[in-house]
Amino acid sequence: MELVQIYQCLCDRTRLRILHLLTQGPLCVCHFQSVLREPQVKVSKHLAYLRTRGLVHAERRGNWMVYSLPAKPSRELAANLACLQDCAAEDRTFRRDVEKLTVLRRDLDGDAPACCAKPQPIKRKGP
Amino acid sequence: MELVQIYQCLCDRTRLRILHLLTQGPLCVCHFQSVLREPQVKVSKHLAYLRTRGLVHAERRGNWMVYSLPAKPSRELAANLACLQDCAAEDRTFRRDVEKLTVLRRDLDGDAPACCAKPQPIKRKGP
DNA sequence: AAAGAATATACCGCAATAGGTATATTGTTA
DNA sequence: TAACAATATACCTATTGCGGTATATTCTTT
Repeated sequence: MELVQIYQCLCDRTRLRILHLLTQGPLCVCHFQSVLREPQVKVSKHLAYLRTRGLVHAERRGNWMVYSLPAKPSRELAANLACLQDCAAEDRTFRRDVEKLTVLRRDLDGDAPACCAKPQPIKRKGP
Repeated sequence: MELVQIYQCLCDRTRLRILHLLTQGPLCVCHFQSVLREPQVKVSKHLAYLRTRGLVHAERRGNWMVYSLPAKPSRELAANLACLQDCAAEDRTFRRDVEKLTVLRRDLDGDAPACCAKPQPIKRKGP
């Protein structure tokens, strides 16, 4: 994998946030949606971008797609992910992303099959 | 300086090579030209790209422009430059660039005012 | 002042990218 | 099998980036 390609993957805010979240462990698309507060299409396309370039790995789990960092990242990728984590540690957005993720996970504890679905408030039809 | 902007600067091969060379010390445009073997315009434009984003610093020296890394790089920039050096250490192109630079400097030893001009072979008009 | 050297910029065309809307795909559930 | 849920893709548009040619700028030297 070319070093430049790694940087090309890193040069977008959304992708940076995605990769940073992934350093916390595997996540499915809806996780990104709710943490980043970005539309599904946007998230999905950035994930595709990263996937086609080998920066992330995708695996289907029923209806959900679970994304993760490669099991054995190249030296270059590993180095840059470490660097990213280092830089992100002092950045508001990145830190808040992780916090949101933590909360999300706590709320979903045990709700595995529902993935991101928060305990649904009662739904009613419109008036 | 935004982290993303740093990555945007890093996501081009030529700029990567430029930055990597600069970790060896300040250089003027003609140095880059002859080490990278790229046309003046190309080098100059990439340097401008880096300069307007604060990744490099430029200073005039007579006819020459001397480029260097900022004296006090931000945490993020420092981290990424270190990472780049680390990655470059195992890459052919980057290593050869440094070798070329070393040779160039040896050849020019003492030729300060002429900057990059190699000891000119005798020039003749066409046949 | 004029010529020349080193470097920068303007402008152009093309390819790549980001984001949006609409729609397709794939698996699950009733 | 039909409806639904999660995700992906096609298509469109606007912007950006890269490389090239031609030209401008800024110093130096004569």
